[in-house]
Amino acid sequence: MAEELNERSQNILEAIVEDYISSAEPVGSRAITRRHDFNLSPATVRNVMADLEEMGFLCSPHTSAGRIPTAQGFQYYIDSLLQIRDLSKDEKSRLRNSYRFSSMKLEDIMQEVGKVMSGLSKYTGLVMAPKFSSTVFRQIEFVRLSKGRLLVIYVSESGLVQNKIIDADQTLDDRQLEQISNYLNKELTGLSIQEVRKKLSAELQEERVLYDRLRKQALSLSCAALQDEVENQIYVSGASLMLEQPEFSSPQQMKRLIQTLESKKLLIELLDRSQNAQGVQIFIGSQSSCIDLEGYSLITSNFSNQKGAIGTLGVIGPVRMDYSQVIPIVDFTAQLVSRVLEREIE
Amino acid sequence: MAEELNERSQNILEAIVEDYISSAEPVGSRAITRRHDFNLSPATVRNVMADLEEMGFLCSPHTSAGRIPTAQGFQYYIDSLLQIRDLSKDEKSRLRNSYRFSSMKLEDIMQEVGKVMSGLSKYTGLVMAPKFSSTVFRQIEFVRLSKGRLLVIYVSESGLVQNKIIDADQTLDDRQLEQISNYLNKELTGLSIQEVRKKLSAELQEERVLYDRLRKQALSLSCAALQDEVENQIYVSGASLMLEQPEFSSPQQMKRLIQTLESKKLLIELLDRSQNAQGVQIFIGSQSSCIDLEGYSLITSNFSNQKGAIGTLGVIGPVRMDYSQVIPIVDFTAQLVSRVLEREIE
DNA sequence: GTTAGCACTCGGCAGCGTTGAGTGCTAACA
DNA sequence: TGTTAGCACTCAACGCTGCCGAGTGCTAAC
Repeated sequence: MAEELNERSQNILEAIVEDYISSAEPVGSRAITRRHDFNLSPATVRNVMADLEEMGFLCSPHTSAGRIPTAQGFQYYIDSLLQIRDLSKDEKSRLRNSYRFSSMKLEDIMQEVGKVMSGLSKYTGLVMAPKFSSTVFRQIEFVRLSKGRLLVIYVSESGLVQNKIIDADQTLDDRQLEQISNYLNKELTGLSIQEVRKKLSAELQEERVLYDRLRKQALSLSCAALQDEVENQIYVSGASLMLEQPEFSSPQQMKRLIQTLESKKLLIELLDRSQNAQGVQIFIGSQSSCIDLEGYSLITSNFSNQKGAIGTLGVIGPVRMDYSQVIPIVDFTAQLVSRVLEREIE
Repeated sequence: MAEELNERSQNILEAIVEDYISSAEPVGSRAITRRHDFNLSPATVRNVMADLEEMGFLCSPHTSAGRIPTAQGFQYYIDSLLQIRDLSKDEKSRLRNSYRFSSMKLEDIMQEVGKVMSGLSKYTGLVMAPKFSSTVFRQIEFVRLSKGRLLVIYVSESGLVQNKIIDADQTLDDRQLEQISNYLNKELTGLSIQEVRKKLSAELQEERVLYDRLRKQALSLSCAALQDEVENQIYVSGASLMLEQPEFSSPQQMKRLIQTLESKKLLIELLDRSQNAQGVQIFIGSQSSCIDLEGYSLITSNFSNQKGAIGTLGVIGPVRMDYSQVIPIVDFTAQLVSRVLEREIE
């Protein structure tokens, strides 16, 4: 499909997409000849535009309006025409400075990075913390809250702290708890959560374990603690910035946007999809996803350290997004965060 | 001022406020006589309304529209006329069920409670976690991330977990860290953070401490860890619900609302104000606060256990809020959360 | 293959009168 | 003196109309 376009058509499509990105209004044939030096008359451009419309790259909202690129048009633009510019020094340093503070904890970094991405792009920043099960075990601690209830604190290699409350039938005193955590920390440090889970269930099945009461308790406790997936944390920042975009000027569109951004589950599901991919990923409209993302585009990238711990960050905006700007922002940010994570574990 | 109103004027003011609450539209004299049995003609009601307007309880958006209660009018209504109804069994059980799960950690409870309050009230739920310095020390743990950087995990009596990264010049090995945390946990458990801080600075000043190297390190480490205030966590839920309210139907109002809800700092500052008060607090419009809260009302209450740990929850909505419904919701929820917190520490 | 010209379409906007809800004033009434 | 009916007046909201301009598709000429 991409091959069908000759150079002139490509140029015109590119011009339309770019004009539309900057103006948010249907682009007419005259506007194109005025703004670009094609040495073509509006009439000729119209002919080309009619062809492009037939091919599905453009559509017109009504008879006497200009053309708007379709999702397919944007897709083609991104795949074949888009020239990604480098970030300016100013942008790079703004991004770097946003976590110049080396003593920031991971949560703060993620929140801050979302804000900066949003501020630079004028769209909405999304950051999803590394998944619990993609992290590497570093340390576990138990705190007794009341008789049967234990607070489990889990720290990953990358400094991610998660906690959970579990019911423990046994009444363990502080000393025993300490012994248990010491034992676990010795046994499990450096393993990925998957490995930890495997190891735990394997050991629990070994019969000899039954004779060592403490060890058995340790195993069943940590099993309970690591059992189910902790729900992912997601940071959304800059919703109000995005409301300034003309596509969200109507109350209905605003409501829809806020609803979308408020349903963390949907966002998590979306970001989850790019977990397995490498580099920058682009989702346009509802095209590549079954979920209702109509009208939005999502640009994501993963961040990680060498030891797993994969998180995802990105920017969500209107389909008419300034891709040439947002893509490098997301790309550079993901790299930066990865680097920070690695420096942290050293 | 309140005394100046005779019974008839009170009845009419009450009728206007309630009609306005349910309709969101200016209330006219005929509408009142139609909807209520005052045995008065519209003309008489008009005279009374003119008086109420002069007194500052009502205003009219333009000549030929009905009257709208002013902030002062709402204030009078709440102070003198409002009859708070009890929650229905259904509402009470919905609230109770929202944290029936005993193994929920505090963060999840707060998030869930915000959602439920929002869902019941149709406005936006706000929940602010207990302030770091209002909590009672339970346990502290150190995790080494890289050479000079330590992750400090702090657990309060109420099960609140906070973490922070500090720079530690000294290179301490795991064993020393463990000793330090053991020492601190023995010394500090059960003290409020204020007490902890006092104790630490007092001990640091004692000269004899200097001879005990480990103890000195322990003290300076925990000083660094507890030094500055951790920023409060705040949970905002149900923004999109509130957008359904007619006062936010215009794009400008929507943007303003989202901006307000997105600026966590402002919200924290607002909720902070009710920290010292007891019971349900009501802020109307910008009346009682210097911050721009124009057009919004805020109903808050604190939750706590016996050992301090004061958090704040509430509902923010338009001034034209269904106070008789929202006040008991906020009140009951705060009590419930307090009870849950106390059960947790037992 | 490209271009100029032309008739046609259609959303947006300003102007206009109508409608209806509501007010304030006045005069009459109990 | 307090209450009420009547009346003239105000003003936002709504729908209608006609105009404007941007843009298109088609056709014929270059």
